[in-house]
Amino acid sequence: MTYPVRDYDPQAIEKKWQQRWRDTRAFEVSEDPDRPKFYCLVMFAYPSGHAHVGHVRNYMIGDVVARTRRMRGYNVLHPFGWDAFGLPAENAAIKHGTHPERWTLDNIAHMKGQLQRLGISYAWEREIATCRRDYYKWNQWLFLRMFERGLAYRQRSTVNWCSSCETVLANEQVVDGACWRCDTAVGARDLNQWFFRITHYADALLQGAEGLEQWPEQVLTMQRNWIGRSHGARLRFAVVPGEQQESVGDPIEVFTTRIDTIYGATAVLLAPEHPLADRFAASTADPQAFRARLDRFRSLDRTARTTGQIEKEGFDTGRRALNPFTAEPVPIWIANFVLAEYGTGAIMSVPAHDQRDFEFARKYDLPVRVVVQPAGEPPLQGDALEAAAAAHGVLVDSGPFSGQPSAQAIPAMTQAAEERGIGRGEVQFRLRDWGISRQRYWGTPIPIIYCDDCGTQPVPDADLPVELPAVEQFTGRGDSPLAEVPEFVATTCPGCGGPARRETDTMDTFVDSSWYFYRYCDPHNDERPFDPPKVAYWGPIDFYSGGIEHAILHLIYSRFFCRVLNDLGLVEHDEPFTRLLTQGMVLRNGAVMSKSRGNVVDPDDMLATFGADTLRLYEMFVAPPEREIEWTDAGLEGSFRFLGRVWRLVSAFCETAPPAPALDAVSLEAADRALRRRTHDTIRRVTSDIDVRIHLNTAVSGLMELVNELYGFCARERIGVDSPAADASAPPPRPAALAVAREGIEALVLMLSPFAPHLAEELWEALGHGDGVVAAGWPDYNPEAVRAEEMVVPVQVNGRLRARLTVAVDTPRETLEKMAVEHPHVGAHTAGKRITKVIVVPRRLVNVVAR
RNA sequence: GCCGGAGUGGCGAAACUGGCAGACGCGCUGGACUCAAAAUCCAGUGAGGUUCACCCCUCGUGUCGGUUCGAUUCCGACCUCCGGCACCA
Repeated sequence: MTYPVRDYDPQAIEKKWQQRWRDTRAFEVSEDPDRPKFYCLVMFAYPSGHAHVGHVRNYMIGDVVARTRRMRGYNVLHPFGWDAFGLPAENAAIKHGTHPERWTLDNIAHMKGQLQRLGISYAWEREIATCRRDYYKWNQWLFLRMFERGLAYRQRSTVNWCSSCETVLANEQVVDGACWRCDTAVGARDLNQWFFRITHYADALLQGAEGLEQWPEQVLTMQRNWIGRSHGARLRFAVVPGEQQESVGDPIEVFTTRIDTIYGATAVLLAPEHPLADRFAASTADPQAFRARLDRFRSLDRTARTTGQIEKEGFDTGRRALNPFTAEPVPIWIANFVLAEYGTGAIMSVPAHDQRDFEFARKYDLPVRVVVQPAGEPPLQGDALEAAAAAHGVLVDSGPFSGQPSAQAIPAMTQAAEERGIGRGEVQFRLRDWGISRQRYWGTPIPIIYCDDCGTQPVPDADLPVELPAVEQFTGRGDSPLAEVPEFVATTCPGCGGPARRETDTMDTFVDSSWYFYRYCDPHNDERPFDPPKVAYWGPIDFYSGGIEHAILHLIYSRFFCRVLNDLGLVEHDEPFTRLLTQGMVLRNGAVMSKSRGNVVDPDDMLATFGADTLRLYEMFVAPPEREIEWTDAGLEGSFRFLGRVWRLVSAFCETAPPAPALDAVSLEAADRALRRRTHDTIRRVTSDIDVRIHLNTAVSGLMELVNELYGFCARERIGVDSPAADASAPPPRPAALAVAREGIEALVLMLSPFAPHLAEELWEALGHGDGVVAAGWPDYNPEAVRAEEMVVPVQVNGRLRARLTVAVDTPRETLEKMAVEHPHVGAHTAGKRITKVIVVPRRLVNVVAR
């Protein structure tokens, strides 16, 4: 069948509408106290070079939400920008000799073009890039505020070190314990580094999580576990003097959450970095051998150690410590799985009741002593155990505490420890302070100056930004690249004016991403990071969407920054993101798309073949946003067909159907009421799918069903589908049918507009509306029109479907029960049985229970 | 290893609060249109059984078990895959 309408030509209409949106600055906004605001944000992009379909998916989710809210009358801020500092730019510089800035800016230009061709409704005039001086200046300014408050401090800590390249390696650059460039085994090196005191906010971040009602529970759970508040006890084990009666003085402090198992402690384990380890070395027969073993542990792959993916190993120091409860001497071991960063860097080893200790003890034949018996089970024997009994139980062989249940013994023993001066109750966090120092070029210089006379000096605000110096050669070798630039390092002390040295480390890029969403509110401010009243208007972010891989680090750092900014009086709220959606990963060949894996799918070919609207619609239709998906473009053509179907339906209606009368001027037949029911029920469903559930796939399928319904209706009523010229003898369509068809078509076009905005604007214009879909507003549904007259109620026998009843919607339960029991199919399945109960759920089902 | 998820037709998925498993789409099959093809429009499509046909029956949501009148949904154990584990972003 041919229609007297032009074909759907996505390239032409997309170009037209993108141009018009630019010309009218359609998505640029300013603060307007008279309208409700909506801050819709997607996580900004690392400019890796090319956008891929995984990016597109996330940006579309945000665009659908933003466009829908705009149609509902909100003042919508929907900005975009670039997370532009980071390692890949430096890697590219080393590999190809391209300067990081050139590489980054080229990538941004290319990706911006790709995103603009997708027709996303961004306020591009607010675009930011974190590598620009006017952004990173404010990183430095915020660092200084934190420094003033003691929230930024310097401390020694360990980094990955490649002895061949003589450089620090990121965890990502360590492959199977070896340097990714030269394959040398990676060691550890201690450096003085800057930290942010996020632990100061540990309890606040934990409590704040309670109020995040619109966050996915799984993210909150991950964050709670990450903060890892645990209530336990810090206990002191006195160190027994060595063979020469030398004393090390300080006792070993351990932290335990299971003080109730202390009578089963058969060793004390120290982290290799524990200060006592070095002191023990001196008093051994062969200090060199001892130190060699320590060094071997210390230089183990850090990632492997912190993730427990190493063989548990240790050695006996030959020294003894006294169990503070029993006064029994127990051996002190060094163990590679004990971490200096957590707790006190030392643990008491209770093999019977801790799995890691158990494995360690079995390997080295340390005694396994059961001191907690699980309730109601046969007594455990230490020698016969096959795994640690980690559960609470009743204490045995525990002196005066024997017979007490764990829950009672823990506070009692903690109190006893305090009374005897051997320990105290303590809260520990797994959360560690945030190390922000990076020995790299492509990041924000840390604004600190070291003076031999005045010590550590902050750079005065007036001297900000500390700009990145020009560096031409990137070798990937040596210390911080900035340390190689004498004119950068050499400076004068702001305190005494004498010669001084600049800090040469740069900041972790997570600093950039911890507050960028505030900068969007006031992106061109050159006096402050942002004007607080502007953030007070736009903030907090109403909807934030990004990959699930950011569930912990980025989101917890941003929450931390929000609280710091709140303490600084710059923001009024204490949580930055009211609603969070964590998008599932887009995989290709079973792995996340990334340039380094070489499995990215670039949208450009698809845009050229099918247009932006098809790709947008497809990515929303293929799965719910939270779901992880394996990319396939098998269904892309189906989405293109659907849009073509919409195009033909609406074009034919516009060009060949007679004008439709107003709905209230006609009387509706049953078929008209049925179509209206579908139209209004679709409005109801799609509205809640988009803005309550954010199940955009079912929103699209709802629109597809409406289109199918409209096709059938228009064919039966001879509206638009058949050219009247082809069959002049056919009677003209009924006015009432025209009216309900127009209502359905207009609702369809408006609801499709967040997904396929170019096509929808074009069709909306063709329908005779001159001022766009936002002016038209989001359609409302009429509850009267939705109400069904009759419905099908399933009938089960013992939970198995046996019959269906077509009844009036308000059929009373007695009638439903009677009809169900009398149904012949039901009778066939209840024959010879006694009906014991009939469950009637009005409007849902009837279940006949027969035994 | 630890923490958090996911698993449903040939494929992507739906089932929103424990109530008809498989909406919608892809693919496939058939029909209409066409000289023919493409495009388009219409119809069918979980597996197996039964039947001329309509009906109807059995099985079926990763595996095994449990709770319930009723389980994709709740509980327990397990398998596989994915994300995070603090210097990839």
